[in-house]
Amino acid sequence: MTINLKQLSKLLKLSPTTVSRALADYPDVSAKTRARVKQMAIQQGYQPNPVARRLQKGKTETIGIVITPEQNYFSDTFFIDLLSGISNQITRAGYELILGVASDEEHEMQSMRRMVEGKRVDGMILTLIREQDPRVGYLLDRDFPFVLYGRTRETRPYAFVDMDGKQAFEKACTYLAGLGHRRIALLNGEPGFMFPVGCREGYESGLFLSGLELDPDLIREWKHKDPSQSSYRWTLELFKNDNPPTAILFQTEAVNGIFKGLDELNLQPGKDVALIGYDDHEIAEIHRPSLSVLRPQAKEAGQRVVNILMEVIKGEDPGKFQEIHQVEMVIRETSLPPS
Amino acid sequence: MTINLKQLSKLLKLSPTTVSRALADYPDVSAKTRARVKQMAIQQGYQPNPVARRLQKGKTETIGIVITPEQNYFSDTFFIDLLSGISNQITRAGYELILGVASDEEHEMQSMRRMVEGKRVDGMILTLIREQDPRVGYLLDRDFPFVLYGRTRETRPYAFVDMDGKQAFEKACTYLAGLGHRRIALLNGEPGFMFPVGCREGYESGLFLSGLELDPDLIREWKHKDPSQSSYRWTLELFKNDNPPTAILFQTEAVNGIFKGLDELNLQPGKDVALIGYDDHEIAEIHRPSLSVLRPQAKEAGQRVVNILMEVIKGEDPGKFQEIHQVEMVIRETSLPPS
DNA sequence: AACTATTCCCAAAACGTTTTGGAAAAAGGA
DNA sequence: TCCTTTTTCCAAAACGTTTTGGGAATAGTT
Repeated sequence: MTINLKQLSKLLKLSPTTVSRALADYPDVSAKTRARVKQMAIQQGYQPNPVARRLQKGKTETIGIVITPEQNYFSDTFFIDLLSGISNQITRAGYELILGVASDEEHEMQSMRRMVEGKRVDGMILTLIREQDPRVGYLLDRDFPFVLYGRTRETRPYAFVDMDGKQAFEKACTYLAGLGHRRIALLNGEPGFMFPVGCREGYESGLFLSGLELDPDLIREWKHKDPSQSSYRWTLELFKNDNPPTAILFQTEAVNGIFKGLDELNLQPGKDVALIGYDDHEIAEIHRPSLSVLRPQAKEAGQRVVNILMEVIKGEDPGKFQEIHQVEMVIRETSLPPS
Repeated sequence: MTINLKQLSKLLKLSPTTVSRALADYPDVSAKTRARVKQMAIQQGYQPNPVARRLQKGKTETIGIVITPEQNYFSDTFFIDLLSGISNQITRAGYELILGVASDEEHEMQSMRRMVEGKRVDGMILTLIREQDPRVGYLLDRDFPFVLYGRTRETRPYAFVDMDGKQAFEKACTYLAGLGHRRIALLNGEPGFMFPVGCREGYESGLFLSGLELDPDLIREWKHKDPSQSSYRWTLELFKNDNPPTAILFQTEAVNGIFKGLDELNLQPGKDVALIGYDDHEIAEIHRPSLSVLRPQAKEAGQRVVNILMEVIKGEDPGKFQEIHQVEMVIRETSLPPS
């Protein structure tokens, strides 16, 4: 059950060295003894003590991530899928994922520093990236391996995996325009974070490509603290407009507020106002009419993040790993032509 | 930055032994040198290498948890709060939380075995407990420290922290009966899991205390795979009843399906049908009328789980730690008398 | 002064691996 | 047969702590 290397080697009448090397498939141990060693190891349920291995190897075989659940995150499937992809891939590599939960930016940084300066991890994964993100500078200064899910404003090269929010919103916008929509509104994420930047670019580019003019009255941001409340209020305001929109683009986090606002205005989603959300969500599919969405492949992205991080830990140049993934559009029932 | 004990002791012209003992506040090092050591340690940013310490101490200083996000979990605030409480307390103890993400029961077990048999953790935290839960037997057989968030059917003593679902549902049920409701329905969690058991008991007891009769037609379970879909269908069926309910008790996971069903039936939540959900949820507060809920103190529970686990790891008898926490009822707008 | 107690410090061992640097035995070549 | 190469194994060191088991000084007692 809890046999160690020395005991195992005694059983085999071999030195610990040879047993260790046999199990690691070194060529300087004969095929015969290697087989014998491996069989005995399995029979005895031997597993090398990871702590001892880590000490010797000078690696923690551990990856760190800090989440800040106050900032909505969990309501849509995106983050769960991302985490799932990350975790699976880390396990496959024989590594461990250690999790920090922070209530705000300050604790987020604190939790990360504990991991990094306390030599508790070999690399960090960062999510929910801000335009100016002190975490990135911190890690770059220390030459500590990390990968971003997302991007930030930083001139030094760093590794990231990001979704092509721009392309996604451009696609959604031109799609709606192609259906005949002329007044398309955007409810975007909170400024300061990076992901709304691409969404906005895509939105503007989509309007331009469709020959539509940008109307600042049709753009607003929801707040991370209460996505529903802020989006609800905005929806009400939006339709006080003399020339209200016939379609809305938004991040799905805000769906409850928008649905509620429309309901109050006696507007039916999909029928009176076309809707496309960014990120999939349980409610998107269940709702009638079901919500059309832009669906990032979060699980795959999570796996890539880990694979890249492993390379960076090995010493590869982080600048080589900058991936932007395409986002799929799932047309359901809320993306009809204007009535 | 990355100074170690030997280097630090050289700087201080002391032996590593003394430095180590000074930092650990052993009485056999003079107050003067202890102060000197501590000051230098801070100045040099010395932090003991956790891996080396773990090897020597024979402890991993690590706690494991495995989550199965497919099973809805994340939509309400409960699990996030629980995780948050767990994480904070673990950090405070200088421990680490390692996270496994599993897609089903089999992988859940597999992930746990890796942690336990691979000597990667000192203790496990279990959530989403089933009536017959193989994880509990597995850990008990090995005498491995663990704490349940929830309970299971097991005769051997084990440590747990659970919410008093029975008391909660009883309270909600008698509250509604006190308002004059005579037909109270229950949409309960999936059989096989433990938490619906208490909910049902409380519901039945609440009916009994209020002098109401139990009608099997008013009880049904939603499915973990798709809480919204199953609860939606049930809601529709429920009101085909000759004598439909005027109130519904349910777990908040199912809120979307119920809202959708009621909407389709042109019944207004709170007005035509009283509703009380178990667990708080973003939508519960934002919805108009806002949803009355039973709110477990998940963060506090998470902290208790960790504190208890630390005791069990120290060798305390797990049977001593069996806590059942009261659940608060938050009356909002969906719990009015019948019209 | 001689003995005992107390205070303060340290050398060496231990935790369980992997890596380093050979050494002995077997095989191959002349 | 003798020398060289290859194969196969292992003893010892190392990773960075903490713990064990004293030992040398100092202080206290008689």
